[in-house]
Formats: sequence, C-alpha cells, structure tokens
Amino acid sequence: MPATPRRVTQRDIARLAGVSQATVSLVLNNRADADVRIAPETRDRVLRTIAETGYAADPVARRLAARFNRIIGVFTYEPAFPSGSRDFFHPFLLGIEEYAERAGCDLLLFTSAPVIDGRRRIFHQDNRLRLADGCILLGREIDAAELHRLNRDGFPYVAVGRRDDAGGPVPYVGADYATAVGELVGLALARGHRRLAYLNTDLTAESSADRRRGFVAASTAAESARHLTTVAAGADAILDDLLAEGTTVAFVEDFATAVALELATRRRGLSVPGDLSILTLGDPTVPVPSDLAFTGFRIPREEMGRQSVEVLAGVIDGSAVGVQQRLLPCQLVEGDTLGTP
Amino acid sequence: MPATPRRVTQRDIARLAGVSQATVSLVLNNRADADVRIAPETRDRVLRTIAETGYAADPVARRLAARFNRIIGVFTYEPAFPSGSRDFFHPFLLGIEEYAERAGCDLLLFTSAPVIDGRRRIFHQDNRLRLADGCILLGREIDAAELHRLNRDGFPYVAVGRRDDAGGPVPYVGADYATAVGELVGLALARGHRRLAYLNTDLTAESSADRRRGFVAASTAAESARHLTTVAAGADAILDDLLAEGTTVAFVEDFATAVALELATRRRGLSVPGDLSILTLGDPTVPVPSDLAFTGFRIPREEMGRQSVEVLAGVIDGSAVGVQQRLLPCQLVEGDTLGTP
DNA sequence: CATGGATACTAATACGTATTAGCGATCGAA
DNA sequence: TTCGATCGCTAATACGTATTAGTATCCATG
Repeated sequence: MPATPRRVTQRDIARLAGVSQATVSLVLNNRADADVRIAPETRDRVLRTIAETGYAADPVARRLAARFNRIIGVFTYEPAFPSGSRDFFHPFLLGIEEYAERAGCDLLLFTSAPVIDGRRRIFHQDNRLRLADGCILLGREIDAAELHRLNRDGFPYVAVGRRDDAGGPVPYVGADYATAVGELVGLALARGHRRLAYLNTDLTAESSADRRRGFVAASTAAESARHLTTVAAGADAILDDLLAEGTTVAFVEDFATAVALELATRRRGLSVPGDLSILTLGDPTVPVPSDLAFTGFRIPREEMGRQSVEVLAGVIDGSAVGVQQRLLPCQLVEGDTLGTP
Repeated sequence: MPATPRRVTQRDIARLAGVSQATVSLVLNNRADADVRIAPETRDRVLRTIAETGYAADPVARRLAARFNRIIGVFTYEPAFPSGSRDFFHPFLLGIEEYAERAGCDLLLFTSAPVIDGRRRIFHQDNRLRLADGCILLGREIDAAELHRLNRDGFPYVAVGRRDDAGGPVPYVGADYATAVGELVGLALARGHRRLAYLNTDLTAESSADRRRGFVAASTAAESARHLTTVAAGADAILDDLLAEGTTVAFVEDFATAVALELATRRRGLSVPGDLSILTLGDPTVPVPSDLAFTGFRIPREEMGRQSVEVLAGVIDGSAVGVQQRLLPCQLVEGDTLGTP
C-alpha cells in the first residue's frame, strides 16, 4: 500500500481548465491533424494548468492505451552488472545506455528473470516483458526456444550477436567474426605460415561457429589447418600436439587459453612468437592477467550496443523494413605475438 | 505500429474455460478469502487453459489496476554505466541488482532523464517515474528540490548516501563517514600526531559535511586541527602550507588529491609517511593510478546498494514504519601511509 | 434562407487487469 | 415450509490515457 495521495490526472486538468479530458490528451499529444483542432487560447489555458499542477502523464495508462512507451527492455543472460565477465559485457551496456539516452528511452533490466535448468528465462510466470516496447537480448548463448516464442508473439527484439534462425530469421547486430578471422589467417599466410591450428572452445554458440567458418574458408592455401578442442585439455598437452605436428601459428578462440598457452611455451624455454605465433580472436571474456600484447582483433562492443538500440527503435516504430541483421567489422590489433615461422 | 497480433488475455482464457474474466483473475491471484471462493475443479480448468495458451498477465494493465508492479526505478545522477567514475558507482549497482534479483524485482533505469542546467532531472515532461513502485537515487549530489517533490508526492524512494532533510526527513542508506573519520583521527592521535590538517574538496555534499564533522569531533585532543581547501590549489602550494605549519598528518577527502600530494612530497625528497602521513577518506571516485596502499577506509558500497533495495521494498509494501535511515560502518584499511610524527 | 463546409470541441469507448457488491443455488435447521 | 447461511460465481466498475465518431456553432455562399 504505497501511500499514494491521489495523483493529478488529465481529468483534474480538464476540470481546472474547463475542458474535457479528451481535449487535455489532444493538447498533450500536440495533435493538429485535419480532423482535430484546438483553439490556440484553449491550448494555452490547458498548458498553463498543466504547468501549474506539475502534471505528468501516467506512463502505465499511456502504454495501456497507446501500446507504446519509450521503454526498452534489456535481457541479459548473465547478470547485468557482472563481476566476473563484467569487463566483457560492460561495453555493450555502455553503448546501449548511450543510445537510449540520446533517443529519450528508459531501460528496463529484467533482473527478476529466474534461473531454470542453469539458464535465465525470459518467459516466466509474471514476466514484465510487455512493459517495454521491445527488448535487447544480451548473452553468449541465447535460448532458441525463447527466440521462437518472441518471433511467434511478434514482440520486437534485437539480439546482440548473430543468431541462427529460430522459427524465422532473428534480428541482430553482431560482429563479423568470419571476416576478422579470415584477415588474421591472411596475415599469417603472408608472413609465411603454412601449418595452422585452430583452438576451439565452444561448439554451440554462433559466435564460435562464425570464427571457425572464417578460419576454414581462409586457410585453403595452407599446408595444414587443423582443429583442436581445448575443452578439458591442459595447455601442455595442446602444446605437445602443436609442436609434434610442426604447427607454427595457433588461432585461439578463448583468450584465457591463449594466455595459458603462451605461459606453457615460455616454461619450456621456447618463445612467442619465435617458436610459435599465437593469435587471439576477440576480447577476453573473463579478466586474465597478462602483460603481453596479443595480435588478434577487437570486438566493436560499444558500437554493437548502440546500434542494437538504433535497430530496435526502427523495428518498434515500424520504420525498419524487413528483418534487420547487421554485422559490424572487428578491428585488427597488431600485437607482438605474430612472427615468421 | 508494433505488429502485435492480439495477445492472449484473461477474456480469452475465460471464454475457453467457460467462466468469467473475474474468475480468471481470482484464480490467477490465488484468492481464497472468505468472500471469494472458487471450486477446485473450476480452478483446475482455468489453470489448465492458462498453461495451454501460455498466457501471462499484462504487467501494464496489472499495474494500472493494482498500482503495484515489482519494478524498482533507479535514478543515477551520473550515467548508470559510466566510463569515468565507473569504478566508483559500479559496486552500488552490483548490490542493487543482486538484491533486486533475489526479491524478484526488475530494474528501470531512467536513462531518459535530460540534463538541465548541468544536472540530470527526475521530473521532466513525460517522466516514467510512476511506472516503478518506488525508486533509488544514486549520485554524489542529489537535487534537494526533487527530494521535496518526491516527499510531497508521497512517492516511495530511498537515497543511497545520507541526505539532509528536504521538506521532511529523507530515507537513506548511507555510510557512516563521521565515525570512520573519527576512528582514523584516533589512530593518528595514538601514533603521537598532534598537528592535523583536513583537506576539503566539496563544500555542499552531505558526505563531505559528515567527514568534516567526524574530524572536528575527534580532533579536540590535538594541538592544531586545521582545514584547508584543495579546490583550485596545487599540490605544491598545499604541501608548502602543511610543512610551514608543522603538520604531521593530512586527512584528504579526495583520493586524487592524496595521490598528488604524495607525489609532490616525494618530488621534494621527502617521504610518506616518514615526513608526512597521508590518510584517505573513501574509495577513489575517478580512476587514479597509484601503486601506494593508502591508509584510510573503504565505503561499503555493495552493501549499501543491497540494503537500499531492501529498505525500499519495505517502504513500498508498507512493512517499514517511519522514515528509514541507515548508516553502515566503513571498513578501516591499514595501509602504508600512516607513520609516527 | 437553405446549404455546405470549416472549426472546435466532447462523448464514448478501448486497452487488460483487480476488486467488490451482489445474485442464484443449495443446504441445514427450525 | 421457511428462513438464513454458505457456496460459487458474475456483473459492474475503476485505473488513466488515446482515439474516433460525432455534434454544435459559426461563417460564407448561392
């Protein structure tokens, strides 16, 4: 029982200004269509009354009547203000907030989403999804069933990161990993590398698949281009494998793995990039201490955040035609870990 | 025009289950009062229909009718995901999010609040404040006029950080700066310091006033306890002043100033804490590079965030009686910058 | 003076839920 | 048989806004 002492409504304004509630609404919304006209003096009177009372429209009623709110939902599959992967997701949120502010939108964080079967769920009893005009989905892995449902319900949304179809194409703003990895491969080939290896981590996420695809497509000119799975394999075992096969450059999906690999190499008295080049394929997802500047690329996270809001706004107001899918270029980083074989 | 294809409503459920809309609502809300009864078989039928259709209550309509939402507004006088002072405000948000998740609440970030006269405003045309059940105010300086208005409107809110009265007492969860500074003064006195100086920054914020109060109250046993204002004064000028007066320990409000002062001291060939002890009064508000471990105290930011949501929840549901004001203890940090005079 | 067309509004309704007063049916007791 | 009492539910209404159809008034024109 919030001690709400009857707030000011349009009806109050109407009574004070001697007009109807409808007129107040029309004035507020600046309606000046052909079939709706308000005399200037009436308009002024209403506006003055509004100013005097400090009236502000009830966003709830507004939304119920007009089905539109200027509120953007943000669903994060990890905590929105995370401690662990904080540094990775923070830039996305930064961009989202920046554009939302510019667009005059508020952000609704669905922190109440419960974790079921080890994963946060959008659709739970009592979800507040529809309070927002649309929503942005953030997280490494997004549940396909939930995308299906969003598509089916026709609820406007945009995923941050490319997503496979889920009962229809999924609108997204992603990073062009395939191209970025391809460019790195090109760089390595140009330096004379011929025996490449790609170190997998994840096997399901789209971002992972895109990187692999880029690697495969670009490494046709190589003598050998192998895949290794780093899951549950120690850095030393991997290093053994690489050296045994005469690999000269490793493309490492997971940043932490790259750091561990470099450490293992150094422990054997070998050097990076003297004996082995190591390339990273994106920013660290967990904070990893390393004073080494890896060669690789950077994900345009902030820009992805910004553009996801931009795209969503277009979808909501109907100005966007068709399904919106954008891939932004990654930025190559020239570090110290790519040498000659 | 969001292509919303008519969502499922209680009326649809009612029609399918052969009951009235009111009955559906009653079942959903688990009402079993004396004057409202639903036969078990009816209840089951309704629940089954709900499950089949995947119905979820419209939070907007719910709020409009029931005036209560499980949404907590968060108003930040700085950007919520800031880059500059990010490290300072982040822990508050972390705590807020953590408790909100536990309480099953969503968070509404008022990113749309416009900047007027160099300050963000809660109350602007079209503010979405009332969408939330209550709100949390975060920021170094909070506009007193807006607090007045919140009080007048009876809108539930809690400030993070102690606030002076503004048209009535302000509910808050703050840090007990006075006690913390007092303890530091006690520490210095125990080490034999007798000539103390307090370096001011801000003159208006409550957090600043509290620190000063703690200093004054605790330093009665000192030979001299002076105030210096660091605004617009260079570190060298301050150092001159301190040395001229034979000051042996400086209590520095602003972290960056402490760093600058230490640097200036070292540049003169003097040492900290050999020639001058420097104590800090809280965490850095902007990232300052320093490899020195200052003696001072830490603000329980995360806990403040958590408890502010807890307090707000109590205010909203009416379980809290009277105005809620909490001061949490700060944690003393034994660093390397307090020596003997 | 009738007609038509602007002009300036208002009445009514929709949005989807929660709440409350009240109604018909059934049952037990007098 | 009648009079409550209880049970199980529904009708009606409120919440505060946006929208649309429609109405009353006025003015110009033929």
